[in-house]
Amino acid sequence: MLQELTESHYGKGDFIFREGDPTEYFHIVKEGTVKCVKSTPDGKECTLKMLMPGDLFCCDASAFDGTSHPGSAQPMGDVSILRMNKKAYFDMLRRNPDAALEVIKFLGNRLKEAQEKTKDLALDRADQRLASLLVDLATRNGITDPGGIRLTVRLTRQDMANMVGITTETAIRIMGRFKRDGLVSGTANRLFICNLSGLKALASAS
Amino acid sequence: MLQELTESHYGKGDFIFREGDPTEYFHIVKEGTVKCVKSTPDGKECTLKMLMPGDLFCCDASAFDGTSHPGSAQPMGDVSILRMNKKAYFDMLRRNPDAALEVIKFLGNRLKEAQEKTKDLALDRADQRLASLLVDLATRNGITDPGGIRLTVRLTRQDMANMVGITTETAIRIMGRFKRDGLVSGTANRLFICNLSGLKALASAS
DNA sequence: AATGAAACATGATATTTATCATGTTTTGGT
DNA sequence: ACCAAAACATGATAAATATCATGTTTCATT
Repeated sequence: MLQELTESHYGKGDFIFREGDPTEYFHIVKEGTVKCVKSTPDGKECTLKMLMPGDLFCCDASAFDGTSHPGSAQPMGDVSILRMNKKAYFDMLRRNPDAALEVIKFLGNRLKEAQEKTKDLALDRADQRLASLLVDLATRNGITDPGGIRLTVRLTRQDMANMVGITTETAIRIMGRFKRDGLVSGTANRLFICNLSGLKALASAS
Repeated sequence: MLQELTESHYGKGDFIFREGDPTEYFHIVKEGTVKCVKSTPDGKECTLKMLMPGDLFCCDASAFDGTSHPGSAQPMGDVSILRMNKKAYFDMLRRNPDAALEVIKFLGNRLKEAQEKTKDLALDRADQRLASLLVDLATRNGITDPGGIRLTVRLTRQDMANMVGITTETAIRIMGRFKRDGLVSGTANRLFICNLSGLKALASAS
């Protein structure tokens, strides 16, 4: 089975696949971080999800019904990804019920996350969504360090803006406020979460 | 297998299950329309999805990992739903790879929809999101009728507001504008889409 | 037909966030 | 160390939407 997997490498600026491309493969992140992006004709972008090592992507419906990718996948820095031909993936799931159950579980979790995000976008303010994002990243990507939790992903204010549905300027202003309030420090290259519980409180403030 | 399914009926004001309840069953809508809702402590609501006959719900991760419902399910009017104990569901999927693949496909589609919604909330204006909702409902729920496409679900301005992340007042104002522009007519009890392509154009306007 | 509740409507105002413009700092590559 | 590009910063203004208040219409029930 495993011989069906091939490995590829990508760097900054590459596309793993583009929105609208036909779905040919099923993917797994091996190393690095991948972002799933949707964009509009006029150049606006929305980042749906950051994928970490071990995450599946493109294991969804488009792999089955022959349609095309609903969004693009881009590396955040250097990444390696594993790929399986969609037919092999399909056969593997048929033969291996446990794997199918794992995929169901994974997709169920992704769906839950997406719904949580929908709720945040619908009901929360910009600063709460940004705080929520930082809490999330600190938990998933942070390494403890003197001076706070350091994020291992390089994340510009623009990246953050795209992830929570605001403009770059608004992200910069809010991050400035967070910095003044001692919640965060640093910029993209070395971003620190200094007060995680403060951010948590903000994220869930009524 | 089918004997594992039990049928229940619900009416206006009932809850099929509430956010936070332990997940015990896997559900299918048999008749009527069900809404999936998330709410905040201070009474705000966000409707994630309207489920129609044939739709599965609660087939997701919470059924597997023993956690609780991430949102509530409420009927829009009278509904009947089919239910299967989660253990039976689990076993059924193990024994029946085709069923598991169907669930993967279904979840993949739900995920795609959720991501589309995320993009809309992040990048589109209120009137575009509302137009988009109406187009969607007309396609899924509409019956052609002299005077336009009539929606078979009773939908108040408040319901619409909760579905696209705006306030009731804003929904009323935008619907008023749509009515003046001849795009829609009527209110909750008899809501007509008079100009589907006009709404489509609005929904995807840059 | 009467009536209370829900739904719809609309105005005035406040708040949030986007937009546009411009300047400074940091970063990566030679 | 230098330089261009990217990232960060900030102000002024505009636009979108929420909030609050109040009134009208429609609906379901008796």
